[in-house]
Amino acid sequence: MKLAPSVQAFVLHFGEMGSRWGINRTVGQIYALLYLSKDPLHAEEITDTLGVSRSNVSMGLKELQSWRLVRSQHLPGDRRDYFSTPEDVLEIALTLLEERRKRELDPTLTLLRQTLMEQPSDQVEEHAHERMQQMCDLMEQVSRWSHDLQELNPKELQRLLLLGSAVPKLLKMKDTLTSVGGKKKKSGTGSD
Amino acid sequence: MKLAPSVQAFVLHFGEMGSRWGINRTVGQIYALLYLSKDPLHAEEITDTLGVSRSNVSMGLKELQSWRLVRSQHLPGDRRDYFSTPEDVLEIALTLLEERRKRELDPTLTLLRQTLMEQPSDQVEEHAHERMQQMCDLMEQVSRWSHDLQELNPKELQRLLLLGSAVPKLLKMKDTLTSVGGKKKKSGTGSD
DNA sequence: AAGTAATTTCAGTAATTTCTGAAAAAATTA
DNA sequence: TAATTTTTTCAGAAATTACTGAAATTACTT
Repeated sequence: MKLAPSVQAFVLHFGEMGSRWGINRTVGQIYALLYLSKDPLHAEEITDTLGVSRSNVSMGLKELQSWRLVRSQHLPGDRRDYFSTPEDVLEIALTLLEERRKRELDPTLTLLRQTLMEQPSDQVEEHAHERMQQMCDLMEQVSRWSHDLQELNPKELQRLLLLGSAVPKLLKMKDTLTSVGGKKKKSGTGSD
Repeated sequence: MKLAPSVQAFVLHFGEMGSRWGINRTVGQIYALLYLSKDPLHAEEITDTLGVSRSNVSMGLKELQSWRLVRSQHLPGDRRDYFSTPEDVLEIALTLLEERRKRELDPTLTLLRQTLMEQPSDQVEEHAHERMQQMCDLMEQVSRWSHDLQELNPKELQRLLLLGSAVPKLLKMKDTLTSVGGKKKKSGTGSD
């Protein structure tokens, strides 16, 4: 398959960015190609288009499926697997967020929780544990955000995305409204 | 410097996670060591503790400084550079977020914007451009979130982090309050 | 300015990751 | 079941990335 110049450029770019994103060049290129393609592609087509080996494509597709960024399907009257990416970019972003949480955050969170069960045995270790506690708390909050985002429906998510820096304003607004009685800010009502 | 078992485990873990985070093992270990250390360390100390070469530590520190995750300072009466990480984990997280945006998002955003200036020349390219437009829009929103978070003061940021899934509730609350007049939801007032 | 301590650079080597081609396995059809 | 098509596996080759030691540079002291 001959690619239009802009498509070609995008595919190559994704390949190069791959290393920054924790995937290799071929995996990046395969994803880009599938993302831009109107119709699902079979492995042979990807192989020809990218000019890499069939086995490399096979491994790349496997990895992309493990990230849940690519799905396979069958077309009637054709024995081959056809591959495609989800349509909705928001869905894609959520998947990416969750997979990265699993791979980049969870293992560390597990180690930190384990470690923090133990008692520090001297001054140095005590300070280290305090630092680990801080990191653990933060990672848990970030992790929770990630989980919570997965629960939202597309409408809510889209709104939240558009909100951006307006969130603190919203918080101030809430403060103003919920403190009408004149209570000082300190009382701990906040969460539910 | 002999490390306490839990500190040792954390340092090694960071080293292994490094490859998932886009840094190498030594860089990960150096960061972990500095993060847990009560006092700033000089390069020789890091070299001895980690058992890697002095030059490797030098390169690692340089990279961590390019990420703005490590700072150097001088102690009176000592010619050596001393290195440390910022105290505040929230500040660290913001720095990380911004650097990752710069490295992982901005280059692609630049390419997409350039490409989308051009006119697609056929059907296939037209579909591809629609997909690129979707990705571009999403990346711009994410990028804006990242920028906006940088502006918040620590208090606001901490509140936002704790909020999590309560945000949609807050949005619903806002809707209820701002539509008291009885207007239908469609009118575009939202942003300022 | 000369001498010393600390740091950086960089060419070469080591280690790791990516990729390929061939063979095996799995899936489908006859 | 045998033949055919498609996919996966995997050992070794190629490419890339990480690391070291030696030399050069920089920063400081006398």
